[in-house]
Amino acid sequence: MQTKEPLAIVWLKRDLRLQDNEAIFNALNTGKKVLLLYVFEEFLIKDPHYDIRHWNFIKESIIDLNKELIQYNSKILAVNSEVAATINQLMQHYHIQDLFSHQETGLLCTYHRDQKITRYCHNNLINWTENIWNGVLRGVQNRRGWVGQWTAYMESPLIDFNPKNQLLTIKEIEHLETLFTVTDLSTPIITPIQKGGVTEALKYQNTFFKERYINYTKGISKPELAQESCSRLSPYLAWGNLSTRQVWHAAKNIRPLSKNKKDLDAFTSRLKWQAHFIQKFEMEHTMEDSSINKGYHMLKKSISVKYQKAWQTGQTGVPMIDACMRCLNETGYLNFRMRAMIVSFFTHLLWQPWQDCAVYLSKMFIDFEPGIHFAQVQMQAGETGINTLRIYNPVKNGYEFDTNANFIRKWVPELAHLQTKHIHEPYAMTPLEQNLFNIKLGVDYPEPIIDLKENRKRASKILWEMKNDPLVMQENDRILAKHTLNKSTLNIAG
DNA sequence: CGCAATTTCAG
DNA sequence: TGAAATTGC
Repeated sequence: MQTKEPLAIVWLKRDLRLQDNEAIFNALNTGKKVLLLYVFEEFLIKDPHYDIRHWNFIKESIIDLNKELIQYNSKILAVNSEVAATINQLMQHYHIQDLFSHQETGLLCTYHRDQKITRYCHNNLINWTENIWNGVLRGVQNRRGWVGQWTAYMESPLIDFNPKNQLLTIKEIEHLETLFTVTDLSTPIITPIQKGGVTEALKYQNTFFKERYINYTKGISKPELAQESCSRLSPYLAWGNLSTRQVWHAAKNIRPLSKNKKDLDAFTSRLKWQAHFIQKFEMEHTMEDSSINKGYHMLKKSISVKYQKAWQTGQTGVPMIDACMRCLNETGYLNFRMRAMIVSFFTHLLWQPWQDCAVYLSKMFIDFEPGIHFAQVQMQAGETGINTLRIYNPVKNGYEFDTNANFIRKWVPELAHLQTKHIHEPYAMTPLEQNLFNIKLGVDYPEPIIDLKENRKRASKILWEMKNDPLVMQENDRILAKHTLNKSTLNIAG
């Protein structure tokens, strides 16, 4: 019987790139043949946090990687299966002792999956090496020295992709494909959602650092301008088409000659905040479905299917909210401030549990990043205890950040023909004005489903009172001790 | 990266 | 008197 050839497997999860990929680097370092593997896992595809838009993004990323891999006569093995079963199949043809992937700070379901893989690897004498993901540290108890370590990681050199002749050839992989249900990688050609893939990611990165970043701080809060002046790199960072380190280096490289250092620094400071939040999630994974501050577990809100549906579909009768929701549903993107506003509307003004909006938004955000998502939703919901309560006024935000109502005009076309002030507050129109301007509220566009003023008062009263609750206050101390960055190292603008 | 009511202050 | 700063929710 002939001996099987050794094979090192790179399990690509949310690190869908070849450059600066430590897992690939480590696999190549074994000197063995290397297989790049992506497993479309049924449990994850069915998970309520994910949407077809995410799976399309991943497929686009893989197709793009395959184009890059042609020059090495290789491709990615992409299968519909589960990880242990896949490795079992591969062991029929290869001697497998090495598995490489990044350390995933993910959902509870992927955490449990990884625990199973740990046992599987142990039982099958496989070494599973997980590399650090974008500077997020596993197993730390507090944040002493964290910023320094993170910065050092970002400033360390990028890892080159240099596979020589180690990657399995296309022919070898096509042979393996007969063992599996190979994933159909075809995706819709035209969608308003950002396309996945390193090639796309680099286009966004290049245009951002070439000129778009100049308006970064000016546009960041405005829903229309932000689409252009923000980097739009978030989906590529979330799915690992780019590493944070690559983006950090790109920013650093243009900084000396940049005339807009403030805008550039505002951007890189957000790269740091991104890591900060993911680190928090890594250290407090129960945040996915319960408030980090246990004092808020007693807060019970009654669920209104009607309110939630209206919010999801952009039919609340509050134009700025409806514009945001419809834009998000269609494009998968919304700027940060508007995300905060729709969460505040859902949790404060509709008085619905943050968990419900977290699930819906994770599906809609093409850049859904578990580590950021749950902490942000909880913070905006005002259930951390340590942050000031921020209840957004969607009308005020409309006047302030969509002054000419062009964003609303685009996404709520039934209002587009009205004067700007009527677009912001259609419910303030008299019956006479409605007649005159040819619109009937409740027919052409809904009346507001809630009383903005009254509901704001209710949320404010209850949540401010809860800040004095002994358990909330006790939890504040615990959270601050565990998650706050050391003051001397907080200079995040750096 | 809140909001709105209240107080202060310049002219 | 209205803008700017302060404060309490």
